[in-house]
Amino acid sequence: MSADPAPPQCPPGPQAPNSRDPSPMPEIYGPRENPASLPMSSAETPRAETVSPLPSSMDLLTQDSPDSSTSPWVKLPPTSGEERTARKEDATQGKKRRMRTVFSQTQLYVLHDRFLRQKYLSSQQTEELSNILNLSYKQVKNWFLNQRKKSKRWQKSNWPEQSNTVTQNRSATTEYTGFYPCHQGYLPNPSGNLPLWSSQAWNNPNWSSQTWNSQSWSNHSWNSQTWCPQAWNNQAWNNPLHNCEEESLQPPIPSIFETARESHGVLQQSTKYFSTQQIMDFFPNYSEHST
DNA sequence: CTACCCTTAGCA
DNA sequence: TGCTAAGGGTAG
Repeated sequence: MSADPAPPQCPPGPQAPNSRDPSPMPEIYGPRENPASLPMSSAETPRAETVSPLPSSMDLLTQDSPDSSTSPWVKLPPTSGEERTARKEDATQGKKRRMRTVFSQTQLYVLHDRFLRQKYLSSQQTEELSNILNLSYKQVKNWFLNQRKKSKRWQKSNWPEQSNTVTQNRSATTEYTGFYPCHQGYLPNPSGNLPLWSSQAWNNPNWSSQTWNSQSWSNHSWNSQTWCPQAWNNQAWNNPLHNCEEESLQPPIPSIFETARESHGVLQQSTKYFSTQQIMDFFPNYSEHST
């Protein structure tokens, strides 16, 4: 009825057995999630090695950042932020203490990358992604959910007038990119290569999502295409052809990044890129999706 | 059963 | 205080 981008219901497609979120019950704030709040998978995650496939450099990058503490990528001993939430929960035992996972920049990056290609994930895809990121199925699902909502909100606030027209198939030139600006320039890029923040970006604890969102968003465009679940599902991510040139590195970051630097003074210097190869070093399982 | 909406609540 | 992960309830 309203301006809703005629959402969702991306038919989960060939539903996977969904062995990931077997919890039939309302999840108790317990350790069942395997999320970043856990010492990181153990028995349940054969991908333990995937846990910290990140180059040491990156580990270092996150090491200092606040959220890195909760990052599953960095297997920190109990005392890190991971436990922070747990401790709180502990302190209020029996109480409904909500666990707030702080995703690592890396996780967010991958999530965003995926989100840009696909607004809706099937159960299986969600599961796969969760495996890659060492997050729970639910977390990934939630993230996409929240992200979609955020997108819609952004969308509305950006063109309230158009919002009641068919923003769906309209060539709305506005494209929501989450808050990872570099994606914008890369959206149409089929290579599958992921741009990488400048070292500062990765490193700088100040460079959080919040650094970006509100402000940078206003500069972004929203492509209606991004809102068609089916379209997305049939596109890039699921399209094998979309991964053809993975080895080629991308040209320097788009101008959007320049803007970013100016606006925030956070990013300076040369921007680096991961080749798919590199990404795969970080996320061995990532290849599954690009092939 | 799953996704969505609304809401709560943790953390910077 | 804002952002956003996640809980609860509901609809398909």
